[in-house]
This record gives sequence, C-alpha cells and structure tokens, in this order.
Amino acid sequence: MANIRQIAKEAGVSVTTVSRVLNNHAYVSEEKRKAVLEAINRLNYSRNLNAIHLIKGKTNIVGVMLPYINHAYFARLLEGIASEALRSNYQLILFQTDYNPEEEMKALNMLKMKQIDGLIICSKALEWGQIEPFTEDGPVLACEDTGDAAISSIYIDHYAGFQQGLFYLMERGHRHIGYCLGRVNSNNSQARRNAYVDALAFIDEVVREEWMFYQCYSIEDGVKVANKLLTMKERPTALLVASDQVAVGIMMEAEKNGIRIPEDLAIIGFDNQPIAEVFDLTTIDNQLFEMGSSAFRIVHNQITKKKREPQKCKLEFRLIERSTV
Amino acid sequence: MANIRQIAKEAGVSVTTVSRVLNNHAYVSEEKRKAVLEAINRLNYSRNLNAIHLIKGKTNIVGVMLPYINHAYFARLLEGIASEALRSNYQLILFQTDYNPEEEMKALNMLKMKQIDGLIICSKALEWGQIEPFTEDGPVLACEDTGDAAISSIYIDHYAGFQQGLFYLMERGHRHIGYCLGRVNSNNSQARRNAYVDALAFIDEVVREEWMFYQCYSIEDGVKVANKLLTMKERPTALLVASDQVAVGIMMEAEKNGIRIPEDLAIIGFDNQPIAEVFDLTTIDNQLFEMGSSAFRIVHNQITKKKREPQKCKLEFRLIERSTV
DNA sequence: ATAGGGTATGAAATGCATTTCAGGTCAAGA
DNA sequence: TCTTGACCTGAAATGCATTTCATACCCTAT
Repeated sequence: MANIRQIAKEAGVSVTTVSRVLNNHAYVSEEKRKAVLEAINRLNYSRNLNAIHLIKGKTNIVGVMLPYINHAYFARLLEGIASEALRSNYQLILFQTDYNPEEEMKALNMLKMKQIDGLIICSKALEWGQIEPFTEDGPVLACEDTGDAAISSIYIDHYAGFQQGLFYLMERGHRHIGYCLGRVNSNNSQARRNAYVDALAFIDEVVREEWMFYQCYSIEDGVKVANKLLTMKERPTALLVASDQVAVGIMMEAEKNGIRIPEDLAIIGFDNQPIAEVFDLTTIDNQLFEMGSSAFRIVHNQITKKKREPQKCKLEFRLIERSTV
Repeated sequence: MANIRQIAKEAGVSVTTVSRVLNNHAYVSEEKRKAVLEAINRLNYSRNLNAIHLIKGKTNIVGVMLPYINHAYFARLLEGIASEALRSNYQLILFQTDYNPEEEMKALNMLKMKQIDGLIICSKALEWGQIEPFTEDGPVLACEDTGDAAISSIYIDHYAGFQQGLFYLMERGHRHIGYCLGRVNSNNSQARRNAYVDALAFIDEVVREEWMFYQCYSIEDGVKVANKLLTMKERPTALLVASDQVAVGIMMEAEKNGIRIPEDLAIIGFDNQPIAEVFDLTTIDNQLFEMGSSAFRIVHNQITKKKREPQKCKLEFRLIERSTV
C-alpha cells in the first residue's frame, strides 16, 4: 500500500505539498496539485487514518457504553446519538458491556489510550468514583443522574416521572398500584422505588412486595408478569411499567385472559416508543432520542471546546394520555 | 500525557525494555520490570493505541454497515456479531447508513484507510461492483447472497425460504396469498418475489398487486397493512410477512377488528424473533444471531489468516410451526 | 530603490510504540 | 578451555501524515 512519501516521489514534489493537496491547503500551484492528484490515482492511494489520529491526537470517534444493543430503550437512545454523530462526521464505537465491570473498564481505557475522543455512558455497573478519574482523558457523559460526581450528565428526573404517573393513577381512584422495573439496584430504579414508597405513604397504603416486579425488559417479561398477576388472589388495579415493551406484553397477555384494560387493570408505560402509539398505550415520554442526540452534542462540544467542567442537563418528561388508564 | 520515552527515563531503562514489560515479553529482569511498572504507575501512563495501530497495521476493530440500528432485524444480527467480537476482543464501529450510498462509501473507505480491519455489511444500497475493489484492503463480508461477486457472504436462501412458507400455506388449502416485504428492490425482496410469482403460477393463481405490500419494517407498518386489508373487498386468506414485528402488528390490528387468526387470515412471519414466541406466531427462523456470529467469525478468520479468497456460507432456515396458520 | 506581503515549496521535527539487530553476560555441556 | 545457548539490554529503524520553519520568488506600495 502506497504512502505519502511514494506519492511525493511519483508526483515529483515534497511530502509537504502532497499533504497540502490532501488537506486542501492554499498555496499549491495548479500544476503540482494535478500531478499529485494523478499520482494518488495511479497508485490508488488513501491516507492511513492511524497516522493521522496519532499526530492529531484525536480520532473523531466517540465510544458508547451500553449493556445491551438489542433492547428498545438503548436502541432508541443509540439512534439519537448516532443521528447527531452523523451530522458531526463522527464515528461510534460500541461497547456492549452486559453490565460487566471489566468490559466497562475496557471502554474507559479506550478513552485513556486515545482510541476514542469521548465516551457516552448509557448505563453502567461501575461506581461513579471509578469512572471519575477518566474524565481527565476526555469528556465522559452519562445518560443518567450523576449526582455529585464530577461527570457530565443528561438525565430525566425519574422520581418526578414516576410520581407524576402515580398521581395520575390516584386521581383516577387507583389505590392498589404495582410497578415493573428493570434492575433492582440501578439509580433509576431506586429513584422510582422511592417515588413509589412515598406516594403510597401519602395515601396510607402499605407497600406490597408481590406487586413490585423487577427484571422486566421485554415483551416476554411483560407476558410473565401478566401470568403472575393471574395467579394472585388480590391484584393491583393499576400498574406503572418502566418500559413500553413490557407494558404491551402485560396488556396482550392480560386481555387474552379476560382482564380488561383499563377497566380491570390500568397500565402506564414509559419511553413513548413507537409501539406505545400502536397499542394506544398511555405512557410517559422520556425523550430518549432527544437524550441521545443531546448527549452527543454535549460531548462533541466538550471535545472541540476542550472544556472539561462537567455539564449537567435535565430533560423534561411528559405524560401522553392514551387509552390504557 | 506521558509517553513511553518518559517512562523509560523515569525507570532508568530503554524504551525497548518498557515495551517488553508492556507486552509481557520474556527476558526482562525482575528488578527492571518492577522499576518500569512503578514508573507507569507514578506517571499514570497508558499506551497510545493510535501509535500501536499505526505500527502494527491493524486496529482490532471491525466495521458494521447497516441501514438502521433501531430495527429488530439488524439489532438481532448485530447482537450476534457483537457476541463473537467480544470473544475475540474486537471492537465494533457502527456505520448507520440509512441506505445512503455516500455513507456506505465512508465505511468502505475506513477499510482502505486502515481504520478498521474488516467490514461486515448487513445490508447495502451500493452495487457489488462498487464494493468489490475494497476487498483488497481487507476482508469484506455481506450478510446476504453476493452472487458471482468476489465478496464473502453468509446468507440464507430467501427464494427457498419463501417457497417453503408458500407451500406450507398451500398445503393447508390457501390459494389467495399475499405478502409483506421491506425494500422493493433489494436482492432479498427480489428473490422472495420470484418465489412468490413462481409458486402462484404453480397453482394457476394470478398475481395481485394489491396483495403485495412493501416498506414493511415495524409493528406500526403491520397495523397499516391490516387497515388496508380491512378496506378490501376481496382479501387474501394468508399472508407471508418478512418480519415478525410486522406480522404481530397485522395480527393485533386484524384481531381487534374481528378478523380471526388463523381462521380468516393465516400469517407466517420471518426471523423467529422473541416477539414471535410471545404471540405464538408461526414463523421461519432465519437464524439471524447465528448469521451475525458466523459473519464475525469468518471475517476474523480472514483477518488473522490473511486469506483473501471470498468465502460463501449458506445457512439453513427452518419453519417454526405455531398457531397462526 | 526598498520594505512588505502574497504565493509557493520543501527539509526536518513531531506524535508514539514496536521490532529488528547487535552486543553483551553467564552458566552448562563438550 | 571452548562452544553454545539462554538470558538481558538498548540503539536505531520503522510505520505515516502533519506542521513548523526556512527559503525564495514576484509584485506592489512607499
């Protein structure tokens, strides 16, 4: 494979001139420019990006850390990130971690090793304290509340979101409310559980463990939840479900078994995914796409401006009223 | 940021020795090894991957070209690719092209510019002839039939798959059969249309344009198809749907409007996605995950073995009988 | 006439880690 | 005693493009 030196030789100019042609710099005579272009063509030359990355000290690549790709929540978030990366002519490297801290560390080390210019964390298992040191190596942004940690963040207030959903249900007379969440110990889940506990206390209801479902990610999980509900003597009259997919699964399986939605069971989903509209699901829009695109924009900005102060950005959610409550 | 030279100085050794420690080479005295390790620690040093990529001539990154990330088909395929990449300690760069030839070219050029060691094409708009020259720069593999082109390929026989679905329906007495596909002019769609036309000719049925739906990708599109069906005077009694998502959308909307599945309308999906099992959808398993992991394995093999002859690999599909036929 | 600015070009330094080659020491085997 | 091989170390070459600095020409304005 030809390199710039060979092009220079072939065109009878210096490597500097070749570089100038390659980068559209001024002050190259038309004659030499043509000679260079012809040499490039003849030798089928392309620049070696690794050399460019090395000397420029940047790669125009941003890393994206996420547990699973094939998951509606992350896919939507990723879509937002990718859309903005495209506009800025950036590439994305995906780090699918499966919540494995070692894999997450790999992503962080890529930043340190200058493989990527910045890192967007969609979700993680590591502690903030373990992540913080890497902000020296480049912008790091998490798509969740980073609290007091010196890490940029774009997030929505999950406590408030859950609270709004709960109040919406209570206003309509529901007192027996359950929920479905993903990971038990994630920040988001904790905020939501707190909202739940507080809201139930507010109406003097006791918290019932059996109405709190975890590990709910997909339609299939929703089906399982519905089947569990069917075996219960006393069922909740409403469910707050932290994913539209899960909500749809519950809805389908419940209706199949004679439970009417919303008469027997009211359901609120989260994320306002396309599927929610199709099934006319009442949901709380978390603006995932917007979150992804903003995430990239912030990181990109920090890369170009070389600003290092962590930036925190809160997005607003909104309740979309449809037919399942 | 420290570099290897500074580490050498700090530890009182040569850069060669530092490199040897970094790469776990033999023949470094315990004493010097320790000195180097300490220096690395003190200066918080990490290697610059761009320098390594440059000198090694490879990056341990494979590119993945796909039109959309947030799409069940590609997400599942990507999952397979990613699972295998993880095992080989490779990273993935995503090129979301939206079927834009310019974006596709960018991905190919990344191969030429040595940013990636190989490229997996999940779907594309470019002609094979435009892609072929890039096989010189590194392994390129397409997840579809590449025909006579000198491009590696892993694919399933869509003609045969569609045919099997059609015959399965015919055996059960269906003569009025429609289909739903994605892009009108993709190779896959063409093969499927051919199978369709041939099968109808076989039973002396005419081809009806109004029963051939295109641009069907998601649940929402399925809902639209169902609504179109509802307006028809004469409807097909069976539908072959090239995506489980779309099939589920059709099913839901049809049932909601009093069309019984399978009595009034039989449906066969494709891909055997998790959603198909949930809705007990009869489907043809295209082994997408397996296709993705094999795709990576082949590319990885070509990278390490430096083999350049294109390799073609055909996967078997299988019909999963459930309750929608 | 001369200083200054625009145009044009190339040599050499730079970014950084790996690898080859060469030069050692020391102990075991002939 | 001499050879051989294992062990240890470092100088220098290498991969490749960008950028700085230096040089030089030509024209215009003073």
